[in-house]
Amino acid sequence: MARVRKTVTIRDVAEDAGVSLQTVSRVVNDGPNVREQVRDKVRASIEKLGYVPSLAAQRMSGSRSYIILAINDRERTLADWRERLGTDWVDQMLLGGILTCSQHGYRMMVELIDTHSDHVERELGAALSALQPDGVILTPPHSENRLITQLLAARRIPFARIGSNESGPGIPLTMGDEGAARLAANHLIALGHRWIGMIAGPSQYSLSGWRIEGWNRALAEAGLPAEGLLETGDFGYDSGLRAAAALLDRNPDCTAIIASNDQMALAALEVARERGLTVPDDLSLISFDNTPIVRFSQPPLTAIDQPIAETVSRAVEQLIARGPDGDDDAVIEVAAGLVERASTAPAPVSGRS
Amino acid sequence: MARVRKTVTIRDVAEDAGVSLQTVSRVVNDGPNVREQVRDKVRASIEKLGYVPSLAAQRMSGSRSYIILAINDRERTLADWRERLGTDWVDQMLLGGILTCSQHGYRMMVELIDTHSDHVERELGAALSALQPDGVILTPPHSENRLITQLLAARRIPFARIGSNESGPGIPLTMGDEGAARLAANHLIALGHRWIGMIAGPSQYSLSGWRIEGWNRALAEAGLPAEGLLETGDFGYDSGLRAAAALLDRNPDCTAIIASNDQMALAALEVARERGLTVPDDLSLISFDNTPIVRFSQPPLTAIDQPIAETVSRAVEQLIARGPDGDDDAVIEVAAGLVERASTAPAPVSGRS
DNA sequence: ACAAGTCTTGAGAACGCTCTCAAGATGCGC
DNA sequence: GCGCATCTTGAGAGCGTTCTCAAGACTTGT
Repeated sequence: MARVRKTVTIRDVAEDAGVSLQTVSRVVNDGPNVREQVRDKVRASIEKLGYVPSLAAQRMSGSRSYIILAINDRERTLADWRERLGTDWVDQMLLGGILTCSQHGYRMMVELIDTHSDHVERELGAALSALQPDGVILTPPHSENRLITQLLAARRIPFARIGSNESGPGIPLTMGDEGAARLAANHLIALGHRWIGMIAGPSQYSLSGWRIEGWNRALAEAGLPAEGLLETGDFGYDSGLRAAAALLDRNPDCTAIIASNDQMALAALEVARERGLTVPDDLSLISFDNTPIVRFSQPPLTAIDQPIAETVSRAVEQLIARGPDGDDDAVIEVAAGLVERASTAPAPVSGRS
Repeated sequence: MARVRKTVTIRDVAEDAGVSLQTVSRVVNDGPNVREQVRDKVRASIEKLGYVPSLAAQRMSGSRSYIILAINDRERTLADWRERLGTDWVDQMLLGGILTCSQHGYRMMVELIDTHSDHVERELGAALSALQPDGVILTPPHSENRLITQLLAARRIPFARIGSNESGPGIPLTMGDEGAARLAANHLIALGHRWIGMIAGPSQYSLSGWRIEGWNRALAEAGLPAEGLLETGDFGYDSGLRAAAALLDRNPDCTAIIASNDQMALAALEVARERGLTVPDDLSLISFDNTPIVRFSQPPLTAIDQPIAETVSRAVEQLIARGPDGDDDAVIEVAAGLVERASTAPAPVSGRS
């Protein structure tokens, strides 16, 4: 285990292997036109000296930075964090991203940007200038922020828009929100429910619309009513309390609720508890996201599982593969699934009212 | 809104402001010896052109990289992730870190390293060579891994060891685990409990030992027995099930349990449920970590709140402030608190057995 | 007013790598 | 065997910064 004092550079390797600096660079980057014999010799020196190229230097000279930048909403993230509600989104993004990046020799960095601020452009611009990432991953609600997408397009930085299916610049990736909502609704319909409520997310997130759409269509196909069964929250717990209460007040017959995220679902669970309704006997509940918290509630919630990590992973792969060019044609869709737990049951035989 | 095609470099600013490149550099880095008038002129140009220095170039020439590297255990992280149990640790680290870093013009990167692998040195070495971070933050169980601390010390990279109070190279930061465990135990003692069990974490984590210590001392001071009331888990849910079952089997009189993390506490809750014990009437429960999941269990768990984000934030500040030198003398201690919820209650009047 | 500082500014090298381009080695067809 | 294309290798410039060091402008003390 040699004492590594000074940084090992490509020059050291070149010297050790008795080749030029350029040849080492070729070997490192799996470039063509290097004799197998030379390649092996260089590889041996690299191994021996423990050489690893400096990211900074690679960025300086080459055209790539080997950095993928993931952008999250600072406001939501912080709010969740302060409430200690779990910013599981970030977690999963990060893990899916980090792992996939490192498989391809890339690194992932996370940037928190506040959509509501008028500094968006400045903040994002600064991050882009400082980091010069090879690709950017946008998460809701940034995914469809014109200021952001235009800035990225103008700078010709490839980017993926998670939770968006609009065409336009950037690769759109959706997690099949409409289909997922449909899945949830159909599950409840199959259990015999006839009044199925929906607590939607804020309209600012276009996935909110898709989820409403899926729910709506499933009901329509089954010939069930949807009127008065829709409430909107802001993804926060308190808004879930209000929405669930309003929903149940207006529709005493409602025996099932789909909530557009876990926190609002937990709020609905609490409202049910307060009103003496047993979940799932009196009220069935399905949530979106399937973050860890819903596994340990009482009862554990049936949930739509959004493969966030996988989606981010796909996004990273697309960004790396495409490079600066590449038309952003196809929408990439990752399928969500339903995880059945104890919060859903057949509709009660008689109405409660 | 000027069309930014080409990257704005320090040279452009220098030209625009009519000064030398070096002067701009001084202004950017708040260096001394620049006339106020010149400084303002340069600042104006920077603003006008939207100049932001390139991290890579700064790293190349300067002595700093403006990068803090946070190292987490890949195995645990992945395992948690696959089980979707929440890797809240990562979340909080990241947020605490990112925010504090950006306040000081730094960036945080996350690296996942597998302690158990014999590639630790290689993996970490590669990350260090590629990134050349100005500081490293080690989280358990890496914090006291000799291979790692020695590697960092040899490379003269300042680092913080979170969850460690050993002296030696690197800044140790503890979250007062012993005191926290004491706090938990005393809370239960005050409620009249006399048989207080402990489900400890694996001995590989030295914080496990401190927590046992705190629990043990609190009991001793109160003249309560500790024998047979200690079980060890591995921080996983299943191990919690086993430990709780063993504890209750061996001590039918046990009316309170402290679990060394949230997952094991939730497991204990489940065991209680299976055995028909009501929490908190028959059994009180306190968990460590206070991740979001314990807020939504039934009943919500009283928990020790470890200020992870704050700790990481402190670590970042220390690392940035100290620079490459600086003796790692003082142990930094961040205090934990007890969040009281519904899983603790006065001890039942009569023994259950 | 003059020497001896202190402040301010700039020139040029250096960081570690990849790019471009040119030179030598090797292979092929006839 | 000769000319031409192809494969392999290397030399040198350049990326955007900060570092070192030296030169000029201003102070200050006497």
